[in-house]
Amino acid sequence: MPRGFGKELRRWHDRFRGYGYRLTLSREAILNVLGRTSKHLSAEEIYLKVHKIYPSSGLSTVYRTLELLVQVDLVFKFDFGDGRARYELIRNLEGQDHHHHLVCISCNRVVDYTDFIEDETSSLKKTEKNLSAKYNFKIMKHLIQFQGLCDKCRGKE
Amino acid sequence: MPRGFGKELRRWHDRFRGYGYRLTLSREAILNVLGRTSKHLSAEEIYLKVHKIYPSSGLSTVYRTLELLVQVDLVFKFDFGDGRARYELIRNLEGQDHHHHLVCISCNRVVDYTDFIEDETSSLKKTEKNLSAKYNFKIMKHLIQFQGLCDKCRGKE
DNA sequence: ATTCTTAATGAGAATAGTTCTCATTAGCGT
DNA sequence: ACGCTAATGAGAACTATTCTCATTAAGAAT
Repeated sequence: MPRGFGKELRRWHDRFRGYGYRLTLSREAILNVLGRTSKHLSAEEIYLKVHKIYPSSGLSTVYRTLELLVQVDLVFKFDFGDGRARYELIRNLEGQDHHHHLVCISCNRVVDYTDFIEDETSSLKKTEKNLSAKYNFKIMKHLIQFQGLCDKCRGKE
Repeated sequence: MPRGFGKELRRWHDRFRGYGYRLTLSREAILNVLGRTSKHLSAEEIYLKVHKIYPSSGLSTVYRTLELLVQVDLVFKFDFGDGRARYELIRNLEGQDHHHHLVCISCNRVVDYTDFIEDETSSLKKTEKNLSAKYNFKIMKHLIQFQGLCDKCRGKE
């Protein structure tokens, strides 16, 4: 288990309680699973892992909990175009591990990158401000993704 | 019917034939429907409209054709997070009507914006180059979307 | 024009991810 | 320990999309 995990768990617990939600064993198991991977797991993948830690947990609870976690900004939900949603714990709200994705349209591999983010972010901030003013939108998040052919696939076709 | 539509149809026809595909009545009807709207229609919405023009057309053909159109870069496919894919004709490959989207997470309304694109694009180009070099990815497209609360929804909650 | 080849089609069945239902369980305030 | 009620698990239900397969029609050849 990663270092400082207990502290993280406490943070999650507080977040949950703050919204009036209960921290159940299932939810704890789900947070544990999300906390110990850096992959972009699908709901079913999460379910299978959770099931090993806490076998009485069901798939619907996993879906319900993930939705909840997305609501309270503890988890990101992504669509990489392979027909199932992917979930990723937000470890650090200050943006230290803020990253975007590079998706291979051939093999569906996803690469996280944190490089070059500063440039993007500053440009995005400006655009967000402009858009917000012009369209009277309260912008809450952005979604950036590059798609193409990865290392291994670019040779094949 | 929009001005210059026949010319557009010819362009699509040529594109199709160039790939060795046949231009059938169903496909033509689908292109017509996509050509006369600026909305982001779902497959079923397209099917319903196509059905009025050419009633013998079926839903599976609509799906198959849309997939094909995406393959040959005549149509964009988007996911705005409401559980169904959205399709949009690419009118102009030179990027004159290139736009990004602003999605309301409350009512799912989508606003297209073409403003501020220049800024974004130049920043993106740089990032693409960097990423391409570092990860050996052949980057083919980018996906940018801002999410938040629209005009009407930001007051409600 | 007519014929021929085979890509494309329509209808509906099948699939798969996600959501819903409802009787039962378990957080947590008291 | 008790009680209230949010949360749960099992599986049914739902829904967007894909697949199957016998039939049709696009476009090349004649």
